[in-house]
Amino acid sequence: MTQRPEADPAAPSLDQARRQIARYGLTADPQAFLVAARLMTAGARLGQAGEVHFGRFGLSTGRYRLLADLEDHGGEKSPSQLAATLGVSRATVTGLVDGLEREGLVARRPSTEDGRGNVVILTARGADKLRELAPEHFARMQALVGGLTVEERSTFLDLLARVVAGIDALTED
Amino acid sequence: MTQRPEADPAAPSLDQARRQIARYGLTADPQAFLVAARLMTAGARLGQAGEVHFGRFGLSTGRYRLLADLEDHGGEKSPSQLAATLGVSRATVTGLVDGLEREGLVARRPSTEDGRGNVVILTARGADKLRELAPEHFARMQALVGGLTVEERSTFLDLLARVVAGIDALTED
DNA sequence: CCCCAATAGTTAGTTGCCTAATCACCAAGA
DNA sequence: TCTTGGTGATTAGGCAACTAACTATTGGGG
Repeated sequence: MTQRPEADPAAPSLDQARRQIARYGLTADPQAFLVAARLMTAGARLGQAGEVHFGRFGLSTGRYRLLADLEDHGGEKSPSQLAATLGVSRATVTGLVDGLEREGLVARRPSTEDGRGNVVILTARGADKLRELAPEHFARMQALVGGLTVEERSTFLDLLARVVAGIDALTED
Repeated sequence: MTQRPEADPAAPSLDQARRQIARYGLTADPQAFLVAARLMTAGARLGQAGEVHFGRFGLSTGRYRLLADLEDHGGEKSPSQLAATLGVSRATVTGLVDGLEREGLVARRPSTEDGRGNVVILTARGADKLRELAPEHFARMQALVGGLTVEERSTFLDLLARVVAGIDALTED
């Protein structure tokens, strides 16, 4: 775990941003840089922490999300649908299902409606795994935002949504 | 690019969180779940958008960060130092430097002080690449938070920092 | 003074993600 | 009917990150 350096690793400082802006003679707001950088770092950190958490149960974030989505959909869904709701490519779903199938947490069955299609089904073992995971998982989620009041959480969600809208605007062009 | 599904892919809904909590008979706040999930999604989205952005210049986020850190440090740094400030493992730095060296953007040179050590140096081509990238990069950063007022940005940074503190608390145990 | 633990860097192997190419199958139009 | 384009899933190949194990070298303690 890179043995925890003194301050915050991977979190670019405001100074560094200022230096970069100055070096190229740009007219950018260092604070904007900071918001973007911190958000990216926070997301990465959260993802990493989740990976460790799920790792303790022999899963990964991607595999857990697939399992949870499957259960939320009645325990049966096509790879394409999974890819769409998880926001990943179909190829990635193939890989995730491969792993989960090896562990016996899901199974593949040919679709009865479409000769090309598959259906991924949640096995009993898969459902057990989710049940085993749930209490700790939700407790962690809750602990995460424990430092924020209910109003602050709303504010945070609002601001976050507007930044995400900014990402979308950037992505479209 | 998964062809942009109707709403927000990969962003779990409040309803879904409620269903999961109900299914296991837990006493968790769905809003907390939502904050954590959205933050993770936002971070991933931002990272992805950055990857696309840097890809247009033949780089990746990791390679860009290495290059930028190198320049900020006078254009010369050891792999271990790079790993520490970038917050990644030394093995990852080896891979990043391999790629950048192939492109001629950095070079490796044995350390004069430590027989085990290397020094990664930023080449003229590497510096050019950074110069080429900078205007668009900072413009994008700025556009990202364009929807927020200056006060809102401060608020956002504050709330984000407190959530990150929550992550740290979770990670320690 | 020499040995041995610590450190620098690389390599090997795994995972998750991507795109592009391929194969199978469906469905609609000439 | 036959062909052709679209769609479902997989495979192949690539990148970035990780851990673990290895090589080489350093430097301090017996």
